Amino acid sequence: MEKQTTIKDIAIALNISTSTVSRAMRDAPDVKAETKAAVKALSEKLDYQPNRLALSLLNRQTNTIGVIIPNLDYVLATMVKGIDEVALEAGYTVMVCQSDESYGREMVNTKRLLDSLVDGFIVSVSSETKIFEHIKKIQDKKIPLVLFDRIVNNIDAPKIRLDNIDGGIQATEHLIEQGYKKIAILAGPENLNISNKRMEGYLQTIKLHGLRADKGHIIHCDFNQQYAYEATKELLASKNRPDAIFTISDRMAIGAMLAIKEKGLSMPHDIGLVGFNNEPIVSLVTPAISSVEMYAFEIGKATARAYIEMMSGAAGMSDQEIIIKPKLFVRTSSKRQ
Amino acid sequence: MEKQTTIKDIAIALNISTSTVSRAMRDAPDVKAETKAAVKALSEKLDYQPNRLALSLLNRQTNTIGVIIPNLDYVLATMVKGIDEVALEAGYTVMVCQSDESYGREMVNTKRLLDSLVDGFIVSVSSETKIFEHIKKIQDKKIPLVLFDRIVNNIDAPKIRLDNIDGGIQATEHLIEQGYKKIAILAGPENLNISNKRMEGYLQTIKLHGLRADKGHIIHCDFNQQYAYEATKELLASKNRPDAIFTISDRMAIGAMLAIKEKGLSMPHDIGLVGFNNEPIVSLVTPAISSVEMYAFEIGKATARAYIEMMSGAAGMSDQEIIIKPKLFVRTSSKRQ
DNA sequence: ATAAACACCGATAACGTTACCGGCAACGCT
DNA sequence: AGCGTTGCCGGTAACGTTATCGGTGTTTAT
Repeated sequence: MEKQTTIKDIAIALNISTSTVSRAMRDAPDVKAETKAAVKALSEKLDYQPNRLALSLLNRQTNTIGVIIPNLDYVLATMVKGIDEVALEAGYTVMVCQSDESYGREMVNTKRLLDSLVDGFIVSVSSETKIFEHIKKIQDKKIPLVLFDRIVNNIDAPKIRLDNIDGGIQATEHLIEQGYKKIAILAGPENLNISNKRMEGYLQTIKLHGLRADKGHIIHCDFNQQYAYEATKELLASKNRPDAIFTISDRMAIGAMLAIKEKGLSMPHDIGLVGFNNEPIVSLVTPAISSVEMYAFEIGKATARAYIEMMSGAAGMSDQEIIIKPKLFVRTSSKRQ
Repeated sequence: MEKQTTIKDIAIALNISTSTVSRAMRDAPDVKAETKAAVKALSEKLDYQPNRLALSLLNRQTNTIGVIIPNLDYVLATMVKGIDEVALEAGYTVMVCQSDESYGREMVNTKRLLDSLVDGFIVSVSSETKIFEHIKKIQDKKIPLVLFDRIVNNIDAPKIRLDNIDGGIQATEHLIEQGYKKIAILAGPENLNISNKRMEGYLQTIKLHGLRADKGHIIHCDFNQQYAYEATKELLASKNRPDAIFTISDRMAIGAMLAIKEKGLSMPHDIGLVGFNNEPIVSLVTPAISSVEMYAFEIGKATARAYIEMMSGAAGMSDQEIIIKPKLFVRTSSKRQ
């Protein structure tokens, strides 16, 4: 780690002041063309790059966005890609920190970035997070904050999310339309907003069609394939066996699929199955699984755009909520007719 | 973005000097216990956090690692998770930049982070990258650099990678052992080191067993499912049809699988198939696909450890090469006996 | 010829922090 | 009493950059 070339080095070499070098670099009007040329030539030669730390310290802004996410699964990685693309274009640097679904890691990450490293946050909270003090702290310090995907309702910030209720409705409507009558749902942890909303859509639709939701058909389990597999095994063994399952993620759908196959039941004949996220994998398994596309890349891009708009001082952003419409892709696992 | 509490605010409030506050915060020995207590109480109350920019500027180090990767697919995301875990533990902050397999983006990202934002790099080069000036620039500036996974051979830096040749050998040995005689390979882009090494293992093994490698059975295609699908269709239509296919990624194996199914051929009977990476998906498709596990998480952790060791000034690191052994997981797609 | 305008540049302070040096009491020792 | 030691603290400079002010020499206008 050698000493980087500084403006001072150039100044001394050319026997001029640092002020002049600084001005020359920024093409200020009150510098002789000759001087400018000399400065630029030398800075090129010495491979000068302005020190962003010094600049950030001076201007009190870093042009860096802190992105806090619970993990790097397919959906979130896609969203991050969207954020990255827009942010980079607009001259921001992105700092991604994953909390690994742990509240503690989320806290630590947030605190670290609050040390003046970023001038704003884009956050998707972990499924374990039930206390939002660290989020509130961001706001107490009046630091810009945008929430996406896994949002927190009672926090006053721009929010970009999927219309999860509609996703639940589309999935359930489709299953009913295909003639399924006893539809179970595999939901996520109870405090996870996106899960509850998808379930809300499910419940609404069930009621709308005069079906009743068996309490045993509503299962909360961890966001993961293994738990979904076990929960499904129980479901299939119960006396009031469902004839369709809606899972709020594709990982869980895969788990359910394995349990269904193991039991020797066929899809879509005996059991209908619909997942959520529309990950590439669902069209590769047999049978291909119907799933709700959530346009993760678009959500990511919209999030970054909202952030940039907020930074440019747009008023009335704090209660803005951008809601992306999902779309069900029907595949073999649920197509009876 | 309100003004953050600084050491100066505390100094003024307590009517002492900033030096004393600074010392008190760091529990220096030459501060009265009483003063320390007062400083700590007030800093707690005002929620003081030291400004890392100022510190970094002063010490000429940021404690931040720049991680440059080509994308966020399953393997790399897993590696990043490993890096993250070790780095966080050791007090480093990680800055992940994805280049989206583009040489241009890789350049831009590197340059940006070189503006004194990070004090070292962990890099996996994009498949498009054929010129390594930006990597050399990192080294010219004597900035610590560790390469992982997609390494560059003629650069003098610690390298952490899979034993890709061995992966190719294990896959090919297994196919031969299962009685396959005409084994094709779907490789990646021609300048991609990891692909070439896996192919080298394949070629070695073919020769060792006295088989000859038909030139038409060695296909270079883009690292992606669609291309693999099309390449496989051609392979299966050729007059010298292979009886097994080894693909250097699971994405490609999936593409190959689809083409094989479409053609009405059965695995493992008519065609054997082995992939690479051992992504979760390969055990979920039908038939389950044999694949070479590359221990991505371990590679990530080893990479971060090498970085930390390098930063702590260990000598003779520059030619160190850590090589992780892969392991073939045999599944239905290639198990004849 | 004198003032006014202009072109160009340098010095200083500031961003928040710490390392380093030095100073002033109070204390103990001979 | 005089001297060194210790405990505690303040002042200054420095990290790299730019905004601001002010200064000098030259040109233009009257």
